[in-house]
Amino acid sequence: MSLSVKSKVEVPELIEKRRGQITQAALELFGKRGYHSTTIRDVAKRAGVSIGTIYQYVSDKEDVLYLVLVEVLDSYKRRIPEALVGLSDPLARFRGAVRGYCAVNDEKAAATVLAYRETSSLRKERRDAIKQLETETNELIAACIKDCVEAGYFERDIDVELLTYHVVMMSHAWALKAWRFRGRMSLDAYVARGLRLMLGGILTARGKSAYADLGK
Amino acid sequence: MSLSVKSKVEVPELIEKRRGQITQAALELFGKRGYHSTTIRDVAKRAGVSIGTIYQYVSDKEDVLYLVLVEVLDSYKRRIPEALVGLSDPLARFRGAVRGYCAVNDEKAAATVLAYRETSSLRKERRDAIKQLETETNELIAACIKDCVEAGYFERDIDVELLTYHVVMMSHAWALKAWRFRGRMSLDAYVARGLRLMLGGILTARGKSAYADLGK
Amino acid sequence: MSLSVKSKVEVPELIEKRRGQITQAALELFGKRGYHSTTIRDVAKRAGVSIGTIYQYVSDKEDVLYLVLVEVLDSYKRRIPEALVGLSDPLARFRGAVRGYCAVNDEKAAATVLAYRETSSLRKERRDAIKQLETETNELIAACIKDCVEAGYFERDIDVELLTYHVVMMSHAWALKAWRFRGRMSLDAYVARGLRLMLGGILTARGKSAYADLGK
Amino acid sequence: MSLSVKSKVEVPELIEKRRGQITQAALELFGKRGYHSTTIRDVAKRAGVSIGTIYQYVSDKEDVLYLVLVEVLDSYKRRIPEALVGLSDPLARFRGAVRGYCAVNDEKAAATVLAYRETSSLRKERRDAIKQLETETNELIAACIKDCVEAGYFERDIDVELLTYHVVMMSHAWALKAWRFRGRMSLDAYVARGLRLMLGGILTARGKSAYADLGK
DNA sequence: CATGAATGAGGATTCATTCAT
DNA sequence: CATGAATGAATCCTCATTCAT
Repeated sequence: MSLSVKSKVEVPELIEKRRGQITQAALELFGKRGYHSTTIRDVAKRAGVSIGTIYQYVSDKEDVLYLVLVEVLDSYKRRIPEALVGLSDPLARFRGAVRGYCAVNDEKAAATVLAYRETSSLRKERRDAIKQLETETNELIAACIKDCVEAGYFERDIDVELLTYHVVMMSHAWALKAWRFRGRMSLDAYVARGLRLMLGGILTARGKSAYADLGK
Repeated sequence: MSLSVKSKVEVPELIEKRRGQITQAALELFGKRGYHSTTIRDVAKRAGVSIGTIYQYVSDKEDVLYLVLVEVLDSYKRRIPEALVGLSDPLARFRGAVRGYCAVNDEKAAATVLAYRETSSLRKERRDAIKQLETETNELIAACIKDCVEAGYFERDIDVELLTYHVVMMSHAWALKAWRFRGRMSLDAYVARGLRLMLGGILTARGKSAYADLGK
Repeated sequence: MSLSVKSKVEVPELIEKRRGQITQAALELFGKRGYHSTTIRDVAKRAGVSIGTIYQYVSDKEDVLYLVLVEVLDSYKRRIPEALVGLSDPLARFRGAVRGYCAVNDEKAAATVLAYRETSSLRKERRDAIKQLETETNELIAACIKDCVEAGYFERDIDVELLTYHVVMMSHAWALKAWRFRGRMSLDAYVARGLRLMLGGILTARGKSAYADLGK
Repeated sequence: MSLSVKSKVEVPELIEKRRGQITQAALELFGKRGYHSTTIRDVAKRAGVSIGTIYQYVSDKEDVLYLVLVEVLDSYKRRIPEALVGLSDPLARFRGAVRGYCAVNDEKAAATVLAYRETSSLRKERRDAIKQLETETNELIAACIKDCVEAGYFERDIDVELLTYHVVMMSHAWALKAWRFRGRMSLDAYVARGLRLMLGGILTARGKSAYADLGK
């Protein structure tokens, strides 16, 4: 389909390696200067390859942007399950998911901002593919919320999707509006306070006591 | 200072009129195709003036973007007080402010998105000026929150700025992620549910009863 | 329609003038080095304008080729009527048309060769437009032939179109295969002998005597 | 001399085989898309060899074009003697030669057109070599004409070379201007009428009777 | 003041050719 | 001998900006 990025080179390991270099370089540059202001020449230089090599693995500049955004969104999606390893209590898992998601958005703030700014530079099909990846990530969080409802921690009547969205926006906000918060508080504090605000009207009695038990 | 936009024409009324045309045209085009993909030629054509005329009122393309963003952010700032006219109860005023802000972000969704995407295309000084305008808007909301605290509607220990931010993000989210919500619910419902979620853990007993009294 | 060449400049006189410069320069260069080996930069330099100016009057390099070929074919078409001025005898007119056509093909041999070589570099629609122009030129010659038949100079049963074509090919051959003939004989001799060959089996008795009367 | 195409491989059979593949593929592609629009990559793919392999047997792209054109012109030259096998009467041989030549130009119309269009893309020495091959082919036809003169079929005073050229152009015309004739008449009819036209004023009385005797 | 033709630096992309494996 | 990944010079084209009218 027209989603996939064409390569003139066939060897899979080579494709993976080179695209890794290119994507990494492009991510850094797009994040700093923006997609339009970054030239392919810049990307080539930073990736340590020639311009021609880039075009062996990609058909045009938009392909590079797409690879970058897919990589970013994918890494976000991978991150949440990692943050849940070893956690079994639904509330702990929910908090873990939120913390994990906020953490990636923090670590790769430039990438998060990039996704906001430049997804619209992709053609529709790919824009949709990116949205799909974002949706999948959100669903990991939504699942945690549902588990909390099942476990009797959250009120039955909450709008799962809306809550998911508030949580997601909270995470993105840390990256998007870093200049406001950074300095005023740590990411941990931001998450803690944000959760307290969000959960204030949602936790059941059981939920409240469980939340307190999470200790810090 | 280098913030202000230089004009070669002196007549103030003319400046106002022409810049109005230019800004309006640019807003529409930047919103649709993005800043980088829109040419000065496009703007001139849509504004109904010549390219040369644009450069009589502006010294470069970035100036146009700046004028557009200032106009957008300014209109947002003007909108909140308008939404508060006739309201005296702090809680009603808070809700009015939130509704008003969500409404502008809804009406001018493209402009909101534009502000997110292209503010970074401005040089630092102007980026800061834009942030300042945003901060001023936020403070209108923060003031409402403070009033609710003073009135004993909200708990004393809340983080005003953080709550402000959650409210702001909620408004922006409607524009930024329109594709998710639009269709699922009306803007009114979105605001109502969002507020309920946000206020759930914050309202004092008095606040709760007042909130219920807001009826509608 | 997609045949016409778009211009960003509106003033007709300017378009005419600039396109004249561009076309002239391009004709010379395309004729010498070929279309593909000539760069727009080369054309700009020789035309004495900037690259940007070329693109004000033309959308891409193919447009330039099209303008050149239309100009060439048009000038050929204009040339035949000129060669017939003052001639009334059908046979004299026929010979005049052939001579005239051979003469243009001789004067602008490079252009004739260019038309042969590069018409195929145009997209189909325009290729067809060029063919149409060629057909119109040929019809001027065909008309002369028909008049000779009417006048009883040529046998009634000749294939007008085929004879036209032989005459046309003869003219083109002078330009295409100049290296063979030039030096061996003058253009005049070439035409005279070619006509004698072609007409040998076609002239009626009346035609023969009329042909002899043409003197030289 | 710089005419010959250098090969890095020594084994003659291999050279022949590989160059055959390459030339064949290139002929098809050059004929369809033109020399400049065809890439070495395209040729390699169609020939079923790697790009590297091509450069083992050829030093640059021009070499490929040269090999193609030599092959084409050579095959044309071989074709005429084949068409004359078994024919002894000079007039029959002449007609056979013309028919044979028209037939190859018909079968390999794309190749004929290619020779017209791209010979000029060769450097002078090779252009001359190609012309030489064409001249040799023409001389096969010229020889037939001379024999007809010797046999008293054609008038003594005809310009052999000019007649040769008219015949050659007639053959080429079938390929170059296929769009005009194909559909209107068969190749056979084209040849028959063309010959009649050409020979009309040239045949002696003996020639006329002999021509009639050729039957069809 | 307004106009828009002219400019040319700058950027994306192609493709012949090389050379290490 | 065969391969095809890597290279980067070369080319087309865009567009912000200027300036003569």
